[in-house]
Amino acid sequence: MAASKHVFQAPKGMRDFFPEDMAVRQHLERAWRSASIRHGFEEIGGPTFEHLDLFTIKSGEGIVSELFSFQRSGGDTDYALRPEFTPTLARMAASKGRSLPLPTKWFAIPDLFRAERPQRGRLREHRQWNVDLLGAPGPDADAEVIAVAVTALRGLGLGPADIRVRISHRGAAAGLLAACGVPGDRMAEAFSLVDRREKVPTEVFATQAAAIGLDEAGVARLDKIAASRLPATTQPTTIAEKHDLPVDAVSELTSLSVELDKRGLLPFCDWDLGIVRGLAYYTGTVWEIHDAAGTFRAVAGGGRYDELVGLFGGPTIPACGFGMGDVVLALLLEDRGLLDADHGVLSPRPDVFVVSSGDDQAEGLFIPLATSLRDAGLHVRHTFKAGRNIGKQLKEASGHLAKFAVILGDELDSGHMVVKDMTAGEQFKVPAGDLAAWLQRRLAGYAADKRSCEH
RNA sequence: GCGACCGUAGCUCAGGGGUAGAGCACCUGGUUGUGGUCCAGGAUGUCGCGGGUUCAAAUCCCGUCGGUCGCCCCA
Repeated sequence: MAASKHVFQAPKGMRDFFPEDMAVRQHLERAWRSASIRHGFEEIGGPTFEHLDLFTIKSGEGIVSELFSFQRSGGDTDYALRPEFTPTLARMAASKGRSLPLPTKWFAIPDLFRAERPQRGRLREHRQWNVDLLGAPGPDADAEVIAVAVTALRGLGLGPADIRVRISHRGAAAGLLAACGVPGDRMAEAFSLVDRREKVPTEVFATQAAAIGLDEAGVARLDKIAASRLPATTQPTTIAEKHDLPVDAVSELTSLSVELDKRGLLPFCDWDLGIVRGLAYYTGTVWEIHDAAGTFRAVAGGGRYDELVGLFGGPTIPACGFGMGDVVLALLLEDRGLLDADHGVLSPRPDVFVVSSGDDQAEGLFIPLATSLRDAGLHVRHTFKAGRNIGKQLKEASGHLAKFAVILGDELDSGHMVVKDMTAGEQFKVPAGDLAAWLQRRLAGYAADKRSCEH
């Protein structure tokens, strides 16, 4: 394969966005922004690449092989395209130090990069919605960020039968693991093992579990508890009773349950002590959103990380939040048939397509008319083809899904233009001077009709 | 980094040793001032690339590049 051929493709794992793809992306981002803003979060942004070292603070040197990192030609500073937004956020929060008003509610929609082999739901470049609530230690804050995530997903048409928020708590999980025989100093390894539980063969799981202090009975017990999910409408104490754990172990879930209930979220949630998240920095609530059938990767993941800002040189600030990527979300919406015009996914439709009959008078007015309609705020298109066959131009207009066509022809002799409603097929003779106002009036009615159709 | 499967028209794909195919999309005409539907017609290929086997390779073999899916990892 000559190099000259493959440079004409997007690099591995990177995507081109044609208009129809961009319409989907905008649809997701509209839902994300809308949910964030309605909950009082403010949008922030940051650099697309950071100092390489920023990313090893939290994740260790091991992450370097997963990064796109580089030096500028002749320079000796190491940079890396950001693989996640959290270090940037923590850096920004830390840089404000004690002047940061608390609580601070921030969200961002960055492009993120990872240098691994692409697979289903996991590409080298993706967009990820990040929501963080800094300075609020209570379960109300955990419930609030879950509410933001669920609000966005509901806005995209997903309900409790489509998605489940699987919730656990590091404290509860630790209580469970301790009850199964894991010593306190092996807890981090145990979390990591539980996180991989569904992926590793049972024998391997048993061997590794034995290595961190679980005997055969302990493994069986852990496996049983981690595999069981309960609707959040059940009291968390039921989990304790069912699995013979101390009630204390689930006390955090009980207080979270109250906050979720206030926000009407319980029907979307499940208690799932098998959710621990691989990351070491989670300190409290941990949760993931999955499709109900569990066929895709996690749509979102989040939790509480009270030590994060301190890790980046700032004061210790309690914090919680989540990330939601566009790739798995789009797969899920596609699977549910929620990615079409009826669900709001559409490139902008022209208000007017200007058509010229081709005679001198019409040709002279063609572009000036389009210009004046654009100045009046309308979305205007016209043909770029040489032929001025009216039939062809109307065909082009309907191909663009134009709402109206304005036809310039013989009627100009009496100062009129023909306006055609492309949906109804009706035609009207409109005085040239009234055209913009006439169209704006009709388009307002058009939008109202569309709304009433949608509801 | 490892493994499996797949590369044929713009797109989705059929053909698995013997003349390169279908549907969709596109273009033209029916219709020189009226679109969507319909009818008729038309253009389209290094069968990813390189080598090998064969009288003959899109087809079989080897290699390579690319894609998809999985493993590792998961922010």
